Amino acid sequence: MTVALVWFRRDLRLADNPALSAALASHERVVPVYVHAPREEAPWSPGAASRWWLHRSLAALDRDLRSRGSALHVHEGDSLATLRCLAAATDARAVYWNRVYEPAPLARDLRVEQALRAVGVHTRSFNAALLCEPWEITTASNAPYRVFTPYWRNLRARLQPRPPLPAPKHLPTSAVATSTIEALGLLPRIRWDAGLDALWRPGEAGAEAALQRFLDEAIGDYGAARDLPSISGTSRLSPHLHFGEISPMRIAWELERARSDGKERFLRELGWREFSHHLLFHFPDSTDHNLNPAFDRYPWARIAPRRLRRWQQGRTGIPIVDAGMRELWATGWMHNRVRMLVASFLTKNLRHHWLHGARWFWDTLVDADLANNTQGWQWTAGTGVDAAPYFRIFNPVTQGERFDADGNYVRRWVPELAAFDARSIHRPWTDPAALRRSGYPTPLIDLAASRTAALEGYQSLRHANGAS
DNA sequence: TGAAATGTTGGGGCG
DNA sequence: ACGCCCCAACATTTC
Repeated sequence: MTVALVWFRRDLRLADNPALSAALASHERVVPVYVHAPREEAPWSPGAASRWWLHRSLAALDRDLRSRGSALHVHEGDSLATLRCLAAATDARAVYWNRVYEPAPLARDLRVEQALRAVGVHTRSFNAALLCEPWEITTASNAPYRVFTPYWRNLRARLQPRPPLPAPKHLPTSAVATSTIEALGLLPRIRWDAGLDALWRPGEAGAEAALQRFLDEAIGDYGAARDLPSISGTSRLSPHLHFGEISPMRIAWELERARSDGKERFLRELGWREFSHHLLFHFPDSTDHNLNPAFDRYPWARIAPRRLRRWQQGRTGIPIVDAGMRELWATGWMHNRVRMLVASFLTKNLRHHWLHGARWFWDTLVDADLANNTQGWQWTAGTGVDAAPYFRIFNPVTQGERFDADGNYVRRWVPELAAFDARSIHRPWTDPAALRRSGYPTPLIDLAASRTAALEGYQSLRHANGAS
């Protein structure tokens, strides 16, 4: 009787799971395993919001496995040692997993693979997270892409959505000792997660429900509605995608079947996700270093802890920035347009290095994803490849008036400003008496002056040796 | 997936 | 009717 371990990581689903399907196809019994080893992802070990999601998602996976006669075997500690130990205990001859395309896990998996093979345990890994392997798409000169549009043209042309693999109906397993999900200590000790509980449903079933809601209700008007933070015009699939509760191929497959104006636009957003992974794979240092080295000499402002704190807490005095930061704190998520605004404000108006923002997002986002987070911050800061030019500085007042015209988004997350009308809610300081009554702070910084200062910093780079 | 400064145009009020 | 000016609307340039 042959046994295989299926090592779950960022693929917490049963449907369209190639490692699981392959293991079942070749072995009589499979042992589903999750090893909690946050240090192996350092310095980008999962943040607090991610850990909350992970806890719930593991619990959901365990339930789904139990309903099929199996269970998730949960362990904490060194991945290799745990797998080797489990393989010996279950007499498993093979370990199957789906790849994680981040620098630390990639290196770790290579070590695990070599060590397991050295003791006679077969290993096989699969792509379950991306539409295309990060190394598969290259420019004509065989180099990685640095510009999104040609990358996307290439990927879009070769993309052939395929039907998802079915979830196994029954999972013959071998029972071995296991820890509990609770023992991993993923939930916060201070229970700040009530708002997350109310909004999210981690796990494969929750991902399925989110996809169906999006296809039924939102995708038709996606092109325009995706920019309006006060409505549910986006898919909110990002955390489900990050933890692999649903595969991008499954989404592409459904989109191909949908008859809708918004589907190509949404597919393009999946393309940005792919591009982020492509960049992270080819530029693994980009998690901590500017992709454009010219910005290594940018005159960032001296770190101002109190200003950073006010940005984090949503007390900058700029309504749409604060609304976004409070939405993040309360829900573990922020609307994409608002992410760009708060990032522009931090890196350009406050002139703080994008890493300060990336680290805060890393800790507070339930969809914190190393590839997307890195690319998103470098894009907004202007330090990336194919990034927003540094001089493209958002004016949060103009942006608020354009994309939150009625002010409902601000009213929802900054209730102090609820009494302001649509004409002034994005610039409450123009009515000093009402502002004082509201208790809302005056702006942390002058938008026009700080914009000018940021541009002057940029000028100093250009004169030195041309950042473009 | 900008914003602000500057330039251009054309309608309309007015002497 | 005409020239002049104002200014909104739009276009271009610059960062």
